[in-house]
Amino acid sequence: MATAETRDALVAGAMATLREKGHAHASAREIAGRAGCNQALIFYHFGSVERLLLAALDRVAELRRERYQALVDESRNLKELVAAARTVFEEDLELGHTAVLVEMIAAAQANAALRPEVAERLRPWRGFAADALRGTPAARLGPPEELAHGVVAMYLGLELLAVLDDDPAPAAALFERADSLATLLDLFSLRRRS
Amino acid sequence: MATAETRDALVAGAMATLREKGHAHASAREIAGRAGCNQALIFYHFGSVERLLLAALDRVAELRRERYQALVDESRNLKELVAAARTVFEEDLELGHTAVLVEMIAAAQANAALRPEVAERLRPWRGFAADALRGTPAARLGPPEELAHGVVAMYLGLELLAVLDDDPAPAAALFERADSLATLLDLFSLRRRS
DNA sequence: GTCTATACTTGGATAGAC
DNA sequence: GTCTATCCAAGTATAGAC
Repeated sequence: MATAETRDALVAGAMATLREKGHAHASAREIAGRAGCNQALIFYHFGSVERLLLAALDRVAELRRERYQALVDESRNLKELVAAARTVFEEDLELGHTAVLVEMIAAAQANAALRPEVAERLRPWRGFAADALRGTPAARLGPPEELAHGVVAMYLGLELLAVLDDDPAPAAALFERADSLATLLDLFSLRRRS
Repeated sequence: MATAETRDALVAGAMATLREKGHAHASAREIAGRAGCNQALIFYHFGSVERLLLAALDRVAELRRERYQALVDESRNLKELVAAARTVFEEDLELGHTAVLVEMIAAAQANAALRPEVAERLRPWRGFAADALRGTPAARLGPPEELAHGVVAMYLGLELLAVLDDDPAPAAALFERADSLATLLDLFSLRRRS
């Protein structure tokens, strides 16, 4: 098989493994099994299991960015931005995209070597959130860069709890509250502008 | 040695190991080494490594609850409650108490058997947060139980990011914003009451 | 580029001596 | 109640054939 195809299959296998078995059980044998090839190929193509897992993290970021951008671009006010965030959250939860992210972040907590690698791959998301907040009434609450950190933290925390409790309802309730707040802020913003 | 002492040493060793090496490297041999006893004793006293790790999680909860309660009881308004939350967050980050929590939650993400065990041990914290919010102007934003879920999620998310970036500054900045907001809500609450 | 085979390591768990 | 010794499983990584 061509190099590119094998690499793609291994990355896809790594994503699936992280999602379904977690970082602890993301072994070379397990991943290769899903990719339908031999375990030794991981070391040939990526050098180590960890580097393959980081490649999987890159792939998830690629996959989601386009979708996120489209949803954010459609939003004309804070209320719609909250709705977009909710859609993204629920899609990621269902598709398990964030599970890949969460597993890698969790693994990095206790692995100093992995930490900067994962941190670097997380940075764009904070920038993305900051851009989305810029120019909205939410900027009234503080600098977008600061708020973006909170948005990312909340996103990760809600994901952790939703999986843990196997219950997306509490997160959904919070999105409802955020929606009400956003409506208020939008109105207040209009009044001050007119 | 007496049973109680050995068990305590093992639990302390498990806490230290989770904090410094993470769940992935919390092996029986590693923990027993820190406890200054033999690896086989873990199976004698706790049955399995996992059950010992859950005992460590229980221990952390015990240790922190008293401190949390004292700080919350001292708070007379929302602004002081935010300050208490910040103190707790920074203490836990420095002492590594939350690291134990985060490691277990992260491990539970991909381990269905562990999930309900960890979820059950997390529930009291949500109730605790809800009690703290009850009767404060924050209740204006929504039912305390719903908001408490958000507080716990934010707490976990901020912890994940603070460790990942090895930088507590962004979380500190958010606590400053929360302080301003709390001051506003406190004032608004006074006006409506008088 | 992909496979088989294997060396080496770590870790969970148990048996049995003390 | 604690230890030593050991079995067995799983995993990383490499060598070398094809």
